[in-house]
Amino acid sequence: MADSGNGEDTRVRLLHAAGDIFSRKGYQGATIRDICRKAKANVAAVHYHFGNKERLYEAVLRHAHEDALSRFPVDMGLSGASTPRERLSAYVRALLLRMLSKGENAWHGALMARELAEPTPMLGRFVDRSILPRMEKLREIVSDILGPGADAALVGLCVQSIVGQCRNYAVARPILVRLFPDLTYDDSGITRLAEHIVRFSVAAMAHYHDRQDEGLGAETAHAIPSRPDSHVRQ
Amino acid sequence: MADSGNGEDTRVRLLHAAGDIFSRKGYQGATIRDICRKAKANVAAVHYHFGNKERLYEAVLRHAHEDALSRFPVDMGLSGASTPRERLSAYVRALLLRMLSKGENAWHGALMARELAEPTPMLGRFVDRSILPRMEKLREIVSDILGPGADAALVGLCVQSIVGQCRNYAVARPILVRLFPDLTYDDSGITRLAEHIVRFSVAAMAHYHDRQDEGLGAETAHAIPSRPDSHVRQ
DNA sequence: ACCTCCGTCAAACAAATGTTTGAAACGAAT
DNA sequence: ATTCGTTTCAAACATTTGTTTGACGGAGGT
Repeated sequence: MADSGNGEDTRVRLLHAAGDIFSRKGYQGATIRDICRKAKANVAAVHYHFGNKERLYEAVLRHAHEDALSRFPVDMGLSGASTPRERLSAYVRALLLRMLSKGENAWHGALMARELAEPTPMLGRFVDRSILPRMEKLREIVSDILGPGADAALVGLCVQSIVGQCRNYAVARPILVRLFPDLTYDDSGITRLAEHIVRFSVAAMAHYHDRQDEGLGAETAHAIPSRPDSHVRQ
Repeated sequence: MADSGNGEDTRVRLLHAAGDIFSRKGYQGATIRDICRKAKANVAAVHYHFGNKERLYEAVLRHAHEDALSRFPVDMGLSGASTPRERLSAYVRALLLRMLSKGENAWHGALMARELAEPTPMLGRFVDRSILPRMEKLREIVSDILGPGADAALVGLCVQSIVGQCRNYAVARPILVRLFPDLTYDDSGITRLAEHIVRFSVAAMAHYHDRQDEGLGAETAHAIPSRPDSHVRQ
């Protein structure tokens, strides 16, 4: 392994540099030359280590995702037996941290937001492999909170209401930092956001739980199919 | 005015074609040649009518925004005297329609989502000129629902919870159509989503309203500054 | 010492892309 | 008919960009 002066492996240097550039410029906007300049590597290095630009992007996406997932696991080290509200709190907090944290590699959230704006063929795999099973966990929590009488359509809508509140702070960051200059995305700020989202959502669902059969079925019918129908294509 | 066979003006043909291409490929991904081929215009036409690619993009953004705003006005033709909940319902419905409608030019939502992922210098102007005053209206509605005792920080958080739920269906559309293949974005589907969001949010805020001074202040303090401080830079 | 594999590097290539140019077509006014 | 301003068109230009090439060099085995 020729080291070229720098102890770090060229491959991981490229991976980190590409994550930064891709997250800021997008796939089309990022140039291999920019990435290699930041990684202090030759332009041919990306071809040697990854094949081409697209496979480099795929590797970056996979790396960023696994990294964020390993740093913020789903249940945040929660003891097995806990109330649904505690589990919801842990879930929301982990989700926010994963999307917003400004750590070593802060580009996970930006990369995902970009995937949403302009889906690559990889998005499908990510949804099936990562997002869907994780969302199933949230569905169980919500189902527990709503009680046994809630139909699956209502559970799906509430899950989206919760995830949507979280996702908002990730995708609308440019708007929010402009609207609220003092809004902080550090650990304590994220904790405060998580607490509000949990309180807001639990209150809403408690209301549903109280008056469960006052004609809600007609409204939510067919809004969302009863099951995600986890079908996998591609 | 040379017509080149097509009765439509070349300028508006370019505007529409560019809106479609930009919304699907992004600013960098869209090529002038693609746009002009779709508009049945010469490549030099964009330089003649708009100057360059960036100014074309700016014109498209402005056109799409004004168009969506004129089709779905803020208060949806609501009579002046109505309950806060009715006003919230109208607001949410108009917001969803603006972001999701698949009409003649359906690219408004996609363009905005892209602006969020990769803000151009134009985003700032849009936030100050359009988003901010509109959100102030929602702030008033929420303030009415929460009652006079709610502090501004709590109002800001609830506003974001509502807008976030709506925005979720716009920015996460690629995920949602995969999770829920039957989720429709037509008028009736949007109405159902709006009804759920309103019911969910009103229930949550009613809960806040009931127990207004049970130590909530400590939680929401400093989470969001008390006022948007609508300062305008640039 | 020789060979081989692996990683790196500068240079070059081919394609794509934003932009420009100069001429031509067309309608309206003189 | 001529002129003038406006609009369109094909062609070309200068850069950029993803990709490839062939050589160089070190590490380790025989």
